[in-house]
Amino acid sequence: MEGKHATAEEVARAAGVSQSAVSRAFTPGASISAPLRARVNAAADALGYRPNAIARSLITSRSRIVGVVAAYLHNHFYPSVLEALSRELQARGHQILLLTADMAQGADATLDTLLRYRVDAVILASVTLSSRLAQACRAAGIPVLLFNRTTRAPGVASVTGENRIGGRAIARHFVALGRRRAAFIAGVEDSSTSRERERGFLEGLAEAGLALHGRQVGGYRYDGAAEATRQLLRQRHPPDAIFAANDHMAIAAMGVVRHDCGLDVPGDLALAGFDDTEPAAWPDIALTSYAQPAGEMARRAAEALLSMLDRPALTVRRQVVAGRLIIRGSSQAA
Amino acid sequence: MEGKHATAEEVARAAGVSQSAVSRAFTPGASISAPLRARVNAAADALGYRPNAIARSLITSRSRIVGVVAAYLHNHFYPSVLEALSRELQARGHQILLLTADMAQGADATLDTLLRYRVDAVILASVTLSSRLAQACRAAGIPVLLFNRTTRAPGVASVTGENRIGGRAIARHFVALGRRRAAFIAGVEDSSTSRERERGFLEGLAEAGLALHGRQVGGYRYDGAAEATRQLLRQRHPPDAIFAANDHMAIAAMGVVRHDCGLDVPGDLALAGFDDTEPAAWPDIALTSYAQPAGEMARRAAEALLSMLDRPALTVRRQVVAGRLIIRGSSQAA
DNA sequence: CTGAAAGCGCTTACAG
DNA sequence: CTGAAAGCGCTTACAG
Repeated sequence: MEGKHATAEEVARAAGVSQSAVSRAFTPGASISAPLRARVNAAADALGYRPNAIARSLITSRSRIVGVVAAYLHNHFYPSVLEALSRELQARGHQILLLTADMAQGADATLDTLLRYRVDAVILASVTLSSRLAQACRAAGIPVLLFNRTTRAPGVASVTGENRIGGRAIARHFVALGRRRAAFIAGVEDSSTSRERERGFLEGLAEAGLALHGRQVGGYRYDGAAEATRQLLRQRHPPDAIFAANDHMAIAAMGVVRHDCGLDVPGDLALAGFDDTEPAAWPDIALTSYAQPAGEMARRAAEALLSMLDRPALTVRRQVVAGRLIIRGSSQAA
Repeated sequence: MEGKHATAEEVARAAGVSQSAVSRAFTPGASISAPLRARVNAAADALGYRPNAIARSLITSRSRIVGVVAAYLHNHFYPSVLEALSRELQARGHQILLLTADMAQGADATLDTLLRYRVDAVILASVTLSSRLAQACRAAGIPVLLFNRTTRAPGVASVTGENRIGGRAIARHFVALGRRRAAFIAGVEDSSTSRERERGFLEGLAEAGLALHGRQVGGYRYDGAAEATRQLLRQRHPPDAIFAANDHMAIAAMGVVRHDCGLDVPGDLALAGFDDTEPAAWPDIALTSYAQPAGEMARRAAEALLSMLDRPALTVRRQVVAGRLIIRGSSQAA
């Protein structure tokens, strides 16, 4: 192991040039002649030189690091998002500092890390804490983007799926199937995402003169959704259709409906989720879902955020990425 | 938005102390009197000061950043790992720089980023590239730990599950169920993890005088495993049990066995995976699996890696974390 | 305990 | 195009 890293100073000595020349050879667009660059490169290769990004960050006050705050990666939508974000940001020369914010590691600690490491921008993909963190980042002058959620607060960009439209599409689908007693399992009460999906769902039911037949809160968790489902099925007239605010909860509901209660899906009860995560497509799950294209959402997020870096005056945008209803066996027998 | 961050110099002026004093107030264990510290803290709070971790890294040559290289987060084992690693590293004052290495973003680019950002240590949790990257990091003097894989190369620590023992346990389980034609779906051929699981599986079968009845390579991918399963079922005498090198592939196999071929699981064919990921426990999947405790593995990894930082001379260890066989409906009817 | 000063490894005006 | 020099925001011997 060679231990210490070579510095620009050492490369300069080896190449017989100034340290500035070394820096220029590694700075895209810097004015340096081809011969000089060649000499620098040769020496750099020989010494295994890599510019120190930390030192570069200090002088440019650009870390080229984006803080990504996630939580609850058990929901399979987020791993896909993370992978896509990583790809899109790397392609644009940025890296991801991954923070997982949970109850223990609260908003304050997360904010502290974000600020100390001088991240260039922040992507918030965590249900909880997001609003507070978004405010705090804005106050510190860091561009923020909410992923899969939004906020009324000004100056905060967001990328979301078609929550309201998707909720409506699922209601219409249930209605078309002849279901009359549709229930909803909400995510977290103060989540804009869950509220919008519910709103659309209610609108879709209302078009057919129907009202919600039951409603429980699953908190976006597997166990929470399972319990919510038990509550719904305990009613005198149990629902004949359930829309859960995301696939993760819908899959929990499916387990309870089929295995705890021995009901037939979709015969006795139709089921739908949101996100179209991979498990939804597994034959044994076959969950009807409104798709959110994680890749496209990530691309838009990376693009929007980095353009905010270049043009701070840019108007902050709330982007909605189109999805579509994917009908599978959980709502309609093949 | 306040725009620029306060510096130690500004805090010092506001508090009427030297800049060194400000630094000491924020350095655990530095010699500073209580009154001085109080004055500094007051001024720091008023200015919203947070020490610049970038500048600190430059002078201490410790970034307190651990590079985590992952790939294919679609396998649900890795999101759990990532969450656990993040928790364990944050608890020890370190952050995660997340790199996703795929074909496009190859080993060279990944190594380059790791080195430029001067990460303190690297955790490799990617099937491909790991060996090359591990070598390169060692050559650069960066502590490396392989997660869920190992290598013959010296100086590389690793944390794995009980691959060989687990493979053997699954073979014995199949044998106890009276299965005589057990097949294996490998991950990637040159993956130590897949090889060890296979080795244990063969040993377990051999104990009962059985040989492998079929073998295909799934490449750890869903589609690859589905295709591997089709091949296995196309044989004259199809297998009556399949062990896939991980849950992700076992679930793909389950879809093919039940839905493409209309066979009964476990009646016609018993199925087992490895990892005990969350979907394995979903009632509609109910996959028998050998558990790998992601949380415990992450704790050990964080601990081992950070102790290597403090004591570079420390002997590098290969740790194996105990798991256990979880029997579910895919192999044994309830 | 406290402060003045050197220095970490770069980028980037400023001259030439 | 090229080099000498200042400076990014810290930590840490070195004196006192």
